[in-house]
Amino acid sequence: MLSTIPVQDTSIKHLRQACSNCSLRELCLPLGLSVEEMRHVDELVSQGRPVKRGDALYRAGEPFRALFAVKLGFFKTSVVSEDGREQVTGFHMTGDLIGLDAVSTDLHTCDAVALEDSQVCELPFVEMEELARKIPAIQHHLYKVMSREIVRDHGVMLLLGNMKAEERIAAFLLNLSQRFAQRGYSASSFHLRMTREEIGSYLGLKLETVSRTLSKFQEQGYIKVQNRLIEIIQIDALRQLVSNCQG
Amino acid sequence: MLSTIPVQDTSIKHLRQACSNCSLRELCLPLGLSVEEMRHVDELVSQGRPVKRGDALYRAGEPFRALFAVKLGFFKTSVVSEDGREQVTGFHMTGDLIGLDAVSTDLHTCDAVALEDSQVCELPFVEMEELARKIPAIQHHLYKVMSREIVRDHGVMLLLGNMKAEERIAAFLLNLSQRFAQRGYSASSFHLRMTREEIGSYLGLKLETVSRTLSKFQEQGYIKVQNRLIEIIQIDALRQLVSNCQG
DNA sequence: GTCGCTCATTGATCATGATCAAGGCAGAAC
DNA sequence: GTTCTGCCTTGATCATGATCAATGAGCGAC
Repeated sequence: MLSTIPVQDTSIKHLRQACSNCSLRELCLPLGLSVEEMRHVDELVSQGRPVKRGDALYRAGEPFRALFAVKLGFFKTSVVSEDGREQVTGFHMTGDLIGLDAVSTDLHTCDAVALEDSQVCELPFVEMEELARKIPAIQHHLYKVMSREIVRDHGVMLLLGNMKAEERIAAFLLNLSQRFAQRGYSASSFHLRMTREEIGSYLGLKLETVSRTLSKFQEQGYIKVQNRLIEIIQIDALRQLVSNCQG
Repeated sequence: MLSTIPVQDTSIKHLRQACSNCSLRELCLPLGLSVEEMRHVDELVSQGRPVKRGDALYRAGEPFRALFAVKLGFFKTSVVSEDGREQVTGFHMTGDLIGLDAVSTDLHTCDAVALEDSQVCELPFVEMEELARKIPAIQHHLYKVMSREIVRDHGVMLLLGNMKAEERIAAFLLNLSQRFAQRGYSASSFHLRMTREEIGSYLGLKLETVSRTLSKFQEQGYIKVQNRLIEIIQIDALRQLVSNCQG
């Protein structure tokens, strides 16, 4: 349901406003809502709430009330197995929506921890559903966002199931690069917010392997590594590694 | 929105009827719809459509029209990487809903192939969304089903990222066992519908490793294997393997 | 500045699972 | 029945990445 209001400028202005309210890249930008509809969303979405580096936005087992949109900053989400091993399930940056897993049981099933000082918008889910009933575009979009998460997870499964260490690291760097670029940051030079161990957990590797592989890429001139600062020199070399993944 | 109709018996009868129409375990059973509401679902859901063993229900890249509920039979879903390597992303049996990944792009992102002669119900998604707007319970349930898929995928990521071969196989057998039991089949004795290679693809292992591990479990008296027939002898031994997963 | 802590790097060795290879079994086609 | 084919099993060897261990760099607290 695209905007039926003729004054496009106003519509867009409102949309921009709400989205800069909260940087709802994933939730708002592609929606094409009318001014009226946008106002409803505006009302629902809370103003940014700060989360300090190292703090948990939520933890597994806590009751589910709201989805969160990352307004600013960087999060990891992770599940913990019975014996306490952590599996990082994702890294999330500005505009990403997190907490979708909790809808299934009304309990959060993973931890979300800020990897730098961050801000989030809260999206109370019950109210979101109500709004979704009134505004089909929102209903549909929520389905889309959840579906996209499923597709993303399948990609990770492919990575974990089929790729070698080098291919995983290359894919990881390319993915980060692309996401930074989409947000207007440099695609070739960025700061890792996570430790080697967290990267390893996400990619199914030990931290030593992550470190060694990054060093190797540097030796080969693919990238430059300085602690957490990454500079990609030969992006095509990385791309070839990934597309060459022959198991 | 639970049924507000007093005649519970009728309601349940209708529900049973629609669900046996299609074995919509995942979609219908937990809904608590009214007679009226159930009729709407009834009208929407197509009668069973057969899919022969080996045939694809859909393939990656095909346009998305409908979700599918497995009415009878057994499916695998898999994504294929650029170079042609297959990663099985799931095995699906009676009552499971598949195709959720396709909502994100309006294209199917994986293949769904029947591993035995099967039957599915088609759930046209556009109409489902319409119905969801009228019946909040359906809207909510669809969100739940998608969320559950995300949680399931996170579980697989944990398995692929942290577990050793033996732990993966044990977890796989326990999962199958549980799902058969939920459907009224034996939890301790069942027939694998998939090849060793497909199991391996799902679990991130080579077929030889799958075979060896099953043989090893048999030697240890945990299970009995006869080709694709599995009998679980010491379920607790398998459970302990999984919960002991120390990476 | 020093101390103390976390995180990262690098080396040496080891173990797990992949790979290569040969053979066997079961079911379908004839 | 026989043959053919696809799937499975088992053995031998190899390679990747895990593990163990030591050192070093960065950074905040004081």
